[in-house]
Amino acid sequence: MARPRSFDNDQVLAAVERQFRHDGYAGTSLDDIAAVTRLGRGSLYAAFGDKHELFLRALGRYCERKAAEAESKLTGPGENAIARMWEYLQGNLRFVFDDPDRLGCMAGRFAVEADRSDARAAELIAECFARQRAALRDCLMAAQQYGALEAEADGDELAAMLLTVVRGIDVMAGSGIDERLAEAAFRHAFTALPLAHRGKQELERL
Amino acid sequence: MARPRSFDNDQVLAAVERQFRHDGYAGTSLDDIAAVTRLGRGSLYAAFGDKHELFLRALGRYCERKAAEAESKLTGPGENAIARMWEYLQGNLRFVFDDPDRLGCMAGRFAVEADRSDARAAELIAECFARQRAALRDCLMAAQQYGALEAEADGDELAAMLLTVVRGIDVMAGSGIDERLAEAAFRHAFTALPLAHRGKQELERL
DNA sequence: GACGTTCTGGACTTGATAGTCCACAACGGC
DNA sequence: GCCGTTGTGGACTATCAAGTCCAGAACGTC
Repeated sequence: MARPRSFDNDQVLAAVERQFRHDGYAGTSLDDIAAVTRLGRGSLYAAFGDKHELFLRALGRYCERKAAEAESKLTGPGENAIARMWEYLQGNLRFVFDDPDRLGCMAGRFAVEADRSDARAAELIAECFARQRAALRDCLMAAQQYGALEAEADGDELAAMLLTVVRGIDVMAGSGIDERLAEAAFRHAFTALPLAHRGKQELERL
Repeated sequence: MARPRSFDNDQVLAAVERQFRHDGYAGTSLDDIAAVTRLGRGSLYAAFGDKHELFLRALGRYCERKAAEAESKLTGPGENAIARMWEYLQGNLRFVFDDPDRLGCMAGRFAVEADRSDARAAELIAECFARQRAALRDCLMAAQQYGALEAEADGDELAAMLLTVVRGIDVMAGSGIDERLAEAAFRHAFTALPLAHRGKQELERL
């Protein structure tokens, strides 16, 4: 009927996401985007709208992916809830330090950088963090139910603490902190969890 | 002999700092800077050089101020070292949350946002964080000496942990986290310090 | 294979921004 | 009060980026 798309939406958005994460919003021009996607401006505008729309699409895709990842990695039984959290949070560290450019979390970056008048970006980021916090809290409460976490522990607060540390590590990584020191910092923060008997046993096995 | 300066360097840099913190590097134009300083472009270029030089001057001024603040607030005897750290870190929280715009730490912002090719900015930021960490470590070791912190505790790692949490709170604040939750997150992270007997007593008095 | 429709990419327009330059202003010394 | 020197600020230029537009390309259909 008509000429078909020569590109895959998702591949294009992946390239756009990389670009925005690498150079920031103001730092990437449409020429940069055209270069990394190998598309012309006309195609980009027809398919995605203007630069800001493209940014929101890329950010939304990232946030959805990361929130879904948290939910899938953290959901499970109380028996290994502590181990799941440990693995998940360690995965976040590796996400930063295994990247040669140490770009860190895109949501974290634009939580700091995005224009405060950009309500749509702020909403995407806030929802991403909220889902990650909720997944951590649910995992903490599963651990609590099982007897791995003290009964008086506040899951919401501890979830916020863990997520905060991971966000902080992104920033410190950006300033060139030593990877081992960052891992030690995370390890210490994790020990702030008031583990009950079963939780301590679980942690020792890691 | 000649016409005197009509402005004070430090006041101008203070206004420039505010502007860069508010809108970021790419987000502020020279017209913005001219507006907030009430100076013409010619004066700005003659006094400070180009935009990037002006940015480095403002960032350097901020970093020096914050590093010196950490050193002055944290230096002291072991008897109240835990209390000093608590006050200092709480001050960092208030620095974020008492600001209606919640701009957060300038060094943290540009640790994330700055072009990685900007070696001079990276150096200023890294040195700022290094001095803050060193001040925290020295304070922890004073506490240790006094018997407020367990003898086996690693001051470098714990200092990195505390600083990381504070940087993370900046990011979370930018995403609109509730202030009380952020304070709770900080409180929990602080309890990760392996306090010895005297330290626990000291903390209870706060 | 001609046609209609959608896709494509580069040329073009418009606005903004960084940096330069210069005519003039404001002082102190003589 | 004139002069040399330095500060001042706006006009000017050159560059660059965002967004528009259109001529042609690539399909399916008949």
